[in-house]
Amino acid sequence: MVSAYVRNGHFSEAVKCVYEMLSIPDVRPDHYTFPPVLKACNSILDGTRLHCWISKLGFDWDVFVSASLVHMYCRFGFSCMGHKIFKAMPFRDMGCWNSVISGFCQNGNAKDALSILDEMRLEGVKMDSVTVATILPICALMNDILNGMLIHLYVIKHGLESGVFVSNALINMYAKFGKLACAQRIFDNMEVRDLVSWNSIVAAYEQNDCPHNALGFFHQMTLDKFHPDLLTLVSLSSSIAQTKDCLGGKSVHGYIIRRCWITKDIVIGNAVVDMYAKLGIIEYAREVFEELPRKDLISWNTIIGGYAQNGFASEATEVYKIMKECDNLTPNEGTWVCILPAYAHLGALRDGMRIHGHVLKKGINLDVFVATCLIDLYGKCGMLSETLSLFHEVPKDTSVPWNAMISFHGLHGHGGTSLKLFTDMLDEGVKPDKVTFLSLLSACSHSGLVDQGKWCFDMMQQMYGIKPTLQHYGCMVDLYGRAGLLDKAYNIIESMPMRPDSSIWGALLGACRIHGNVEMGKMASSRVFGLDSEDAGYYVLLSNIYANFGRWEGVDEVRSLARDKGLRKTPGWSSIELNNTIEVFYTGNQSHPQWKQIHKELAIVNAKIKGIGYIPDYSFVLQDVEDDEKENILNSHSERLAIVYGILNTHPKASIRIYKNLRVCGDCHNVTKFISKLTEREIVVRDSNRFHHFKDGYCSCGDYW
DNA sequence: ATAGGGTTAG
Repeated sequence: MVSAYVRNGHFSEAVKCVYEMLSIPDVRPDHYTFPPVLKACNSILDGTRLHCWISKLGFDWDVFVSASLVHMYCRFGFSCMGHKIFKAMPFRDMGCWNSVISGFCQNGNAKDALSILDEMRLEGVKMDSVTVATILPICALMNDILNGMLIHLYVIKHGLESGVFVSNALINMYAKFGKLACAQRIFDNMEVRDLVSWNSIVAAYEQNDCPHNALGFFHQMTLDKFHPDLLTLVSLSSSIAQTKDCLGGKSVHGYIIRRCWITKDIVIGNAVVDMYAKLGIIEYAREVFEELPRKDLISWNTIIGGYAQNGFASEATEVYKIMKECDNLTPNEGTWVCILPAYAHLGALRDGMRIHGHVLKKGINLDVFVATCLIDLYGKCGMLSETLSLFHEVPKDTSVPWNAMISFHGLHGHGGTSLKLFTDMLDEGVKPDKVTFLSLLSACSHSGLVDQGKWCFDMMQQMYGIKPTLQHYGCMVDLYGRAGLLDKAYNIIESMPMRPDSSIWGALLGACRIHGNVEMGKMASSRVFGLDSEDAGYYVLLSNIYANFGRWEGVDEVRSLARDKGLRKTPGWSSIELNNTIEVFYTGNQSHPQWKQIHKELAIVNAKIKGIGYIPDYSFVLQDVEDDEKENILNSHSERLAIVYGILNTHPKASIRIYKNLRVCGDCHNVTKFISKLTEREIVVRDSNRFHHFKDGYCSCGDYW
């Protein structure tokens, strides 16, 4: 009865049952009673209470029971207590050794687990298959490939290969090392496979970005008459998320609902939230999140990260605020890593710095991921010295912080510095990954470094065996396209092994705009509109191409096309930070308290810059209206409102910093150049693509906004 | 009926 409760996760019922048992005079608990209950208890409080009973009843001299006690204490991180009981044991069988090692492992306490292993060796106790199965996950955790392989050799030498536990653990370890072939070989050689074996091989492919293979093995496993369990579905959700298969995602969710698994385990609920977030169906992610029977830290981190990665930065910060109201939750490194990119996106330097404060207060070693997010934050807010000093502090043995620095310099148009960092990184023996090359390619394209970009693209594939993703191809199209090599850009698209999406054709379209190629522009835009007819930005590009050639009938055509499609415009906003608060301006937003003043100043500035040569470019207006109305529409663009607000509220020569969620409008780009000349101010605009430094009527990016 | 597999994050 007790273990029946434990099996179903009803810990308190199990304890009640033990209580009841004690009240019956003729029935005495035996040494089988306590271990399952100890295993099931989920707090140190319950554990110590059980320990008191056990001592009172005189069971703490039982090897069986004390091994479970040791396991429990180590599991909750009370390794001293665990060790003390372990030391006091009069006799230790294999179970005891394994139990204590496992306790440390479940707490992620690799050092203590390994020291017990040394102790074992000193006493001449040989590892059995359970020891091996327990210690292999630790090798995986510490990325200790050498020891992992030594243990694998030990397994072969002592004939432990046939154990299902051992093989499963080996599959998992090799999967974490990214050695899929090794994992596959172990799986293939297994004579007997259980559900864990199948789950492990599915997870192996899922975790190494091979979702299609993962789904294939899932299919095979059902053919082999294995019934998927909760853990199978966790891997399945993640695989589906990677394949971007929205329909599949919904059916996986349906399967989970029918089995009522969301209420059974928090992990699967989190996995579903993450799946919907990765599929870009953020509304569903939020719905599932709201309906979770219990939310843990990972649930919150997942939804915050989901919003941030789908470009809903302010929603991410809203959820983070709600999260902070919950008393039983303490944000951790994972939380910072989710929320910091949102702050970076918004240009919310103050909020980001507050997080930096929390991180410092925690005082532990600077986590590479958190530090990298901070580098990214300061970089995106243009704080050069903070960026550099953090990079100086952070451990640089992985590509992670290097990638952030490469991308930072790329954003500012310093492609040469990015390349220098890349060679420095290689000199230090750090292995580049796909993010490194993405940052590099983007840096090269922003700085017009065509040959260097090509060099990186080739090196990535030939020397590091990294297959280019859609984003890498997008950078290459951009690289050639910006440089005017439109045919080469087109050839890149032709050579792609996957279907180009709208961002790829959009990059070509952008290049056609810069270099005035109407024919290819028409072709590219027809491909874009076939794939993603909703983004207004692409219509603006085409309209601008026609306008530059004076082909006004083309401009009209694009306008009517846009009107017929009923475009969803991503609401554009620009923000500016003044006196520690962020002001956000939306396009055409008239509700600002200083609206009248802004509007008046805008008219004055407009008249002045027209006097020094500014001519409005109406091809950036998609609405089919009279010219003076077009001018009003241009004037309502959020970046202008923010700049004028900055002029009104800062000292005459102070520099102005603006953050934007979309790309800067071409006409606004031109206006800003004139304003920088007129006011003799430095104006820095960070848009979704890069930094623009305006000074004396020029921009750091030339005309290729 | 002591000891093995899972979710977030640049």
